[in-house]
Amino acid sequence: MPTKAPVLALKPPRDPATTKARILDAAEALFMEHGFEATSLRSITATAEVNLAAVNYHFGSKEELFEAVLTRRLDPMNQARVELLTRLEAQAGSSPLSCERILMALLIPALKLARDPERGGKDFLRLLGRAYADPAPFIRRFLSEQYAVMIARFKGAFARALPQLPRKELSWRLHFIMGALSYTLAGTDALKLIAELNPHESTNDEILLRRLAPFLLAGLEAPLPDLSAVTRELDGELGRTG
Amino acid sequence: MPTKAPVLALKPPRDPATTKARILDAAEALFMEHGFEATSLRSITATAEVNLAAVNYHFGSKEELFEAVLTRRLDPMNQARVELLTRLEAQAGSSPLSCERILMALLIPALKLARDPERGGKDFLRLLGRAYADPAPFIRRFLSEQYAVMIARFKGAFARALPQLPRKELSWRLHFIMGALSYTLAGTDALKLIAELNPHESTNDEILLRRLAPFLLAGLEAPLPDLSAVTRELDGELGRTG
DNA sequence: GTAGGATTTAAACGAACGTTTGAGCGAAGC
DNA sequence: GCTTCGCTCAAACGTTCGTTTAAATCCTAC
Repeated sequence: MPTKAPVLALKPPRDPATTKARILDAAEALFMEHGFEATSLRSITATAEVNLAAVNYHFGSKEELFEAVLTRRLDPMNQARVELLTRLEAQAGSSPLSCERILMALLIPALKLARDPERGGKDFLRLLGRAYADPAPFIRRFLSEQYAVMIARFKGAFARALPQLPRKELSWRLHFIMGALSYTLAGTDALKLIAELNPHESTNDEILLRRLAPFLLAGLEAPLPDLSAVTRELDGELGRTG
Repeated sequence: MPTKAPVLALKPPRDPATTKARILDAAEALFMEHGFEATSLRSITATAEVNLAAVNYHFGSKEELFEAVLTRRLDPMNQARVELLTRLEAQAGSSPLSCERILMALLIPALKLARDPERGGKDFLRLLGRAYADPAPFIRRFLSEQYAVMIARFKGAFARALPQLPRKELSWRLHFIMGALSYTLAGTDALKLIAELNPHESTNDEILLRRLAPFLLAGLEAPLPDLSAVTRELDGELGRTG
């Protein structure tokens, strides 16, 4: 009895390196659903059916796991964005690329990711949208590092397409674009909207390309702020005590 | 010695009902900075210089405290939005209100709140933007209840201003607007941008009214999605393996 | 001035958290 | 055949969390 009796325990053939992938998949889904802080390592390892210590063994810490979850998809997606932009520029030859095409280079790789359920699909984009709004310093630092190159590349392209738009204004509009995009992708509400408004439409591809793109494109090409009559008129509202 | 000797303890004159307000203020700032989950009641009560049990005594639970923090500012703000919209409609008489004015009715009350530091100011709007992206079910339920009336009111106004825009499309565009707005208000990045791009501009009022508003207005009035040549051309990109 | 309800206080509760430990296991390497 | 190394495992670590308790204190009204 006190000797070893490991006889009855038939163990499922051990996963060699799939443990990391199982953890990443489970973490992606759970981080997406509950956010970073509200997701425990115990729920992740239980979902992944691995030992609790596996996360710290393979990734070091919960924060590093989170970064690994993001990197796995974000890095290829941003790379695809830059590559597509470069390809379109090459196609255009010497003539400047239109805003619409540049915008498409930004949206299409995100869509390709979204419609590929085996590679994370919508779950990941929702997680990404959440991360965009997360206050945790390590998340903000990580994201701005991941995005810096891609954003700079696109800002240059947009600047060439919109030579009359001041750089300052362009920075703001790109910021608004990323805001509307991440909010839409993250949306719990967006999913509800999709269900309500598109009971039979194909996928959410339609929404992004055919609804968000025109909206963003028009915003990008909007006339410069000019302190219109309406603005001046309503400026007084700000002073009231109401 | 074992008897009471409470002599030396000179206590600062007790706050009668300011305890609740101190808690709300501290919670607002800390929830804004760290998010709901990452903020502990202990840090809140320490900041507010009240006893730990005060939160559960006055508010019942951490979740109810969070809702109280939101309600205190959100309720008046949304009410002000509806009131301003109603006032503008009355001014316009029988002629339909312009999109621009409706949009202003949405933005100006948010601005008034933002520039009033004694009433929460920017801290609260950042918190609100965060809450918009928070996955916690009780937060999502609370927000959609708080916003339902106001959003429906504005959707009706926009529908009258844009009679040619299908209702479905309008719903999406309102969603995008709220996304860009909350993202901008919540922005850790936005604050960085403000510092970088506007070293001497007055306040962030300028940003909202003069940069975001034209962007959103153009998006609202954008032409209907029409499967343009560019979209069709690039649709192929979605099928590739690359 | 004393009874009673409202509020504050210090202390503790049990639970859950991220992380660490050390023994155990399986498959190469010499 | 023994060692070594990568990996898994159960158990425990110490901490922190939201919440609760019961006594102490304040304020008001009788």
